[in-house]
Amino acid sequence: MPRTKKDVVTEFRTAEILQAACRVFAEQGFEQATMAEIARVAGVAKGTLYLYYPSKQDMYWAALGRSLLELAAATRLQVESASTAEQKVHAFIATKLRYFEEHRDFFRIYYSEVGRALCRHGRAARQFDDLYLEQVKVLDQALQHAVRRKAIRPIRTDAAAFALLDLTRSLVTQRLRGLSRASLDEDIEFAFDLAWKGIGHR
Amino acid sequence: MPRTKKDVVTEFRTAEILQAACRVFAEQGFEQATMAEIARVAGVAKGTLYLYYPSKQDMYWAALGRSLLELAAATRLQVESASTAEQKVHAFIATKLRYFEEHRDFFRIYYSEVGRALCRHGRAARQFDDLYLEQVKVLDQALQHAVRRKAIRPIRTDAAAFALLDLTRSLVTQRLRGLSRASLDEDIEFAFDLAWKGIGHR
DNA sequence: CAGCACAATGACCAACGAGTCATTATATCG
DNA sequence: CGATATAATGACTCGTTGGTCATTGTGCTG
Repeated sequence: MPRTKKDVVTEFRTAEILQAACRVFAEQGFEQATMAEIARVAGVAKGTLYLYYPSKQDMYWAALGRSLLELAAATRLQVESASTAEQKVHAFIATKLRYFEEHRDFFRIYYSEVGRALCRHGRAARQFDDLYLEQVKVLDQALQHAVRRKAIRPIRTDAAAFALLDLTRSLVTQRLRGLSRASLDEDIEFAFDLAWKGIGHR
Repeated sequence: MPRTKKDVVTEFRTAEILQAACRVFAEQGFEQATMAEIARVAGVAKGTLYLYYPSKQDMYWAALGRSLLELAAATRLQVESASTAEQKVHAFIATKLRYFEEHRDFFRIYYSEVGRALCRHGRAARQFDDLYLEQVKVLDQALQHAVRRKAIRPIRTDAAAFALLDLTRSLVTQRLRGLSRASLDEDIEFAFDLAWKGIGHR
């Protein structure tokens, strides 16, 4: 029998704390963020945090992981359900831009995590990396297929996939920094246009 | 009268320590790097570091700034001395890829610093940001000129410049992570090809 | 309402690391 | 060589912060 009352409250607190953590990690980065500050933002005492998450690291990975998996799943779904190569590339870019637009705090954490990929740090980072490379692979396979079908010119699809992921991130960054005055849809079309002409449609 | 003997030794020590700092900051990131570790790598005592740099921050910015200015200057020179838009874009990409290939530790620091651009942190970061945006501007102006001359199709040159900078970074990252088995020149041509077709030659 | 189980609290602790400075080593020069 | 100035050292200080836990608060149940 599920103890509904208790479970609901617990779930609520857990989410509430996670949201506060998201905010603080996004603003300060992992190292600069303090548990005291997260507690303050969440409106609870420091000790309470540890009733829901065993450590700062765990909290961080909880904040990052949830959205990361959601985004990865959405991207895979959208890309794989698109029929043509053109639509797949478009779906890849559009899904990510739209998701990040709606989850800005997540993007900041994601962005700073990417920045640390070149410094080695603990096992948990590998999990992030795996998911990151998996996203490249999704796009890579779509491109490989397109090359075989001669829908695009023959290029190094893996390198192109990696580049397109970074291109997408680039546009999101511009938006977040307030450097883009265009609408979201315009930015999506811009990125897609650049990408599609770049990899060479026929 | 320049006290040559003393000055030479001082200069040598300063450089030696800076190199060690570069190594450690590249491997660990700013936060994780400790002065003790830098001292160990440099082969001096911790206190000695403070005879040459007043603080960890200062040391970090010394390590980052020197190369950053050098790269910025080289890029500006190469881009401005190229005559056609095509050559300018090529020069931009090639200069950066070549420089980063030769200064991998610098790239790692640079890369992680870019990742923190979305979290606010002290005045000094603004200096980095200014230089970063200045690089975009160099490319932007070349693209604007090209658009006016109808050498490329009319696009948002600022967004394209930003994207090309990120595309370049993407290729360097792939090389550093060992994901590219191509030669440096091949990667340069690949990036240029993608970029040039993307922005649309005529 | 009394008693109880458990959630919340925040003072506290221990570890860590930036930065200091009294002491020691080294180089220069008369 | 001895005196003196300067460079190098590393044990130490002190503020910070992740994590703990004895105490306090809360709500449920009989």
